[in-house]
Amino acid sequence: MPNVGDSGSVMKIASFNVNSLRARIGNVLTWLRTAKPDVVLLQEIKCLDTDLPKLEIEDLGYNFEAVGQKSYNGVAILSKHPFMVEERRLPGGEGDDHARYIEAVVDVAEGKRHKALRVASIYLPNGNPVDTDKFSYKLKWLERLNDHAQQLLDLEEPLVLGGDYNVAPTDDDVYDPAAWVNDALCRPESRAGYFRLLNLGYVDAFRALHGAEAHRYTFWDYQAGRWQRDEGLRIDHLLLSPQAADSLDECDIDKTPRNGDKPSDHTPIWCSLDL
DNA sequence: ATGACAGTTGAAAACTGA
Repeated sequence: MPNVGDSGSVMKIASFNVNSLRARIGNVLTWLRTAKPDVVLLQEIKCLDTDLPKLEIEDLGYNFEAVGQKSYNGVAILSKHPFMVEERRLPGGEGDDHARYIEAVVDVAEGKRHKALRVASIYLPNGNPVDTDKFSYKLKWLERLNDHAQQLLDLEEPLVLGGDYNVAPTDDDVYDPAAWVNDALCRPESRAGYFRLLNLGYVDAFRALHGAEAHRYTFWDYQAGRWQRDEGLRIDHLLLSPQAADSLDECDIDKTPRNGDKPSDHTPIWCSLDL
């Protein structure tokens, strides 16, 4: 009788800001077929739940839940494994009706054993211009995320908080730090909010495995040939709870979709966890 | 010095994004 032992299931989890799911459905389906992630966190789907190209995604074997909004924002979770949505808004924001957060618990079955993997798809506010209430909204949202992230740590579960954080953590994550010094993506207040998450105990999956590598990006502006010059920013992140970090196997940025026809300005970041 | 690019809305040009 072969003994499968305690080596568990390998789960590939990816995050992708698609900049409109309807405009990008062909690109997304192609990427799903080739990259074959088990769980996908989408941002900027830019449409109501009811207008989503749901069937085409379900045809590839994914369960699909979204928090949509007309024209702007919008987040979603796709998973080949069944899951239960736990939150459709980031807790704590009175009157905040932006579709920027969805959290779920994925049932990872391995034979008779069942494990829970918690994931959240996060679309943090951009925050520009910094002299407006858009920036204070961003900082308040980061505070709320810290509060909720602290609560989630108490569950002691494998957890991936993934998405478009709209924060470039250090100057190594920016092609031209001097040009971005006063941008909301690089301001010290934004970076401080991000590093508070790490100080709680979350691990930046990419930095954990590629610590010495500078200038690895997840976003390139459409304008001024930024993609062709590889002038981008690393603003999409997978933050892992300690239990998820213990299971971290691989993490990388998949630049292939950014090179496709009519691409998003972001490209997916993914990690694999051996749960 | 300026605009560049892309998507949505809604029917032209404004708004948003990073």
